[in-house]
Amino acid sequence: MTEKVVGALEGALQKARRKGQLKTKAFPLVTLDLPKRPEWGDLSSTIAMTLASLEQRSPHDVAQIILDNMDQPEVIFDRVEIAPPGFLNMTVKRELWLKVLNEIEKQGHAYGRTDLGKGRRVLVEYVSANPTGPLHIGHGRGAAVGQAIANLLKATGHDVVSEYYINDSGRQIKLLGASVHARYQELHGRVVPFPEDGYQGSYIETVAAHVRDRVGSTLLDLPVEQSQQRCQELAQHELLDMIRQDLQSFGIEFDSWFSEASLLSSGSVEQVLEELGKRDLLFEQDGALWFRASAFGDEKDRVVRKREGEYTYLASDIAYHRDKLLRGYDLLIDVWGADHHGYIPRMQAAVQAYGHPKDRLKVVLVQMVNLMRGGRKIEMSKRAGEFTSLREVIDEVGTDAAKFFFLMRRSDTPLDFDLELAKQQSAENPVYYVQYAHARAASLFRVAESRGIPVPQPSETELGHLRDPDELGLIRTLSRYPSVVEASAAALEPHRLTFYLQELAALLHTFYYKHRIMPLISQGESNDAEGFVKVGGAPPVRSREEITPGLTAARLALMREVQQVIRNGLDLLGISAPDRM
RNA sequence: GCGCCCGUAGCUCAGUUGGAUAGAGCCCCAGCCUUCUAAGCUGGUUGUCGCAGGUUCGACUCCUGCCGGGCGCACCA
Repeated sequence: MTEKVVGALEGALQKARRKGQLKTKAFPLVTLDLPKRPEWGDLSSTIAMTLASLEQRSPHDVAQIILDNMDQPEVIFDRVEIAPPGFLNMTVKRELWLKVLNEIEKQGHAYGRTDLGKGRRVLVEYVSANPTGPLHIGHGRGAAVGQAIANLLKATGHDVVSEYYINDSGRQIKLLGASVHARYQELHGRVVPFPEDGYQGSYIETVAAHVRDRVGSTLLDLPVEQSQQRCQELAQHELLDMIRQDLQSFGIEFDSWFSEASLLSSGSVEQVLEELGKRDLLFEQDGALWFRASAFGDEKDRVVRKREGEYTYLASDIAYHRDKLLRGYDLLIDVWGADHHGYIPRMQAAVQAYGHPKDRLKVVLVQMVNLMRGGRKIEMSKRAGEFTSLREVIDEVGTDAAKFFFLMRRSDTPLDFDLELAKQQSAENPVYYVQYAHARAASLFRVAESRGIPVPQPSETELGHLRDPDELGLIRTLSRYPSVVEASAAALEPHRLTFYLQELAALLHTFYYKHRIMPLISQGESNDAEGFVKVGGAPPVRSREEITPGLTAARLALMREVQQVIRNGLDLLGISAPDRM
């Protein structure tokens, strides 16, 4: 439908150019807006205004030229008007709007999907939490955002792989080993000092107990180095399993798991340093080896090998991103905690060091989650090892509610997450609000079935019965869905889709309440149904609407496609669309 | 001090990448169940878009400078 309108405008532009009325060679892209006021029609274009400066004519003149050069506008439009300074306001014929429903029917699950990405290969890396403890709520937000972005990119024709980077090397993981080792010894009655900055959480004791169950006291006689190493391996394995399980419960699956340690054992890191060295991007200073990040816009150079000879995290991270690039991805997306934002320039420097434009790596930042309960903030202290785990949140509010809340705001702004609200089963809870819209439609179909009323597809019924503004409003909103998906994907901002779904759900609920879809089961009464329509502060005024079989069929077909779009949207967000609640 | 992000209704936040008279939810108030799920609906109040300039047909949106808040500035990850 929008294609037809855009086509009409573009056709007019071409024709005007052939006639010499317009001079611009490459016309800007014709885009359509949805006017806010009914007087502006139901689609508008600013093309005349953008073209005005190029043509050096007034916006109004350009608009007039476009208008005059349209071929048979009456086929598509009821009205086209020019509004100052040069808006083209169009009222599209109702029959064309109705065809949107046929389009959704035809595409079904694929409605909203496009091939704009042209199969570009994208790697989305997210969560990537250290296997040193259970996932906390912040990781949950990152997981929801990462998954939604991956889904959105898939839906827009990208070839997407999702990956989890396991930091199974370096200081933190050693500290894990040392912490578990200390607790392990305590379990055997030894009094040992707990490592400074060690992991305090009580789960460490649990893990230590599992180590003991598994190996008994055999580690006690080994050299400290060795027994710590063993503790680390066992603990890391167990914690990674736990993370996998938590993610599974959260409905998240990764295509690929990538180990940092493998980069070191395979010699990748050394190779990277060699390559960078050859390009004169490394230098030694104060006994350490530095990467010339400042040559690519970072504010300073960065150490890749410490004075003691150990590689820094950055070294393996460069190797990791090099590996991703070598695997042939056109675009790398990293989802990071916002506290790592200072790290972006040096990572993009690494990408550039390998000869790629810096925006081949895009970093999506995820801000922290403030957990609330009934409006009061729950204090968390990671230092003391007390933080709310994702598991607890899933158990309390469910995965759908958690995901929806995580996706309600732009990811780079802090999020207040109220557990009480997320559990609440009412209109105040946006998750239920949207899901209920889907369930409500399903319920309608069940009732129809029980009454022997068919629920037709749009193609199987006369849609011409749909003439109420509420029906057309619903259809117009449905027609927007593909562009919402496209914009969300392009901006890597899933929350836009979340907002759209709330809007669409609201329209469905309103429609449901204002209008009857099936006739009342009347005791000898007519098909006239009562709906509440006009109000003005006073109690609702009842008005009558004749519910004919044709109208019922058309409305059921409409509901079918509204439900389809809600389902498609929730699906992209990784949230279920229940038929019954 | 330098860098990044943010500042929109009492609160929490959107704002279609520069469009027309800036929106939604919550809160508060008043209503709506003999209705296809009230897990719902209807109506009502709210704005110097942090401040000051600039760019242009047009700025919440872009640029500059301030003010205020958050985060980062490791041979940690």
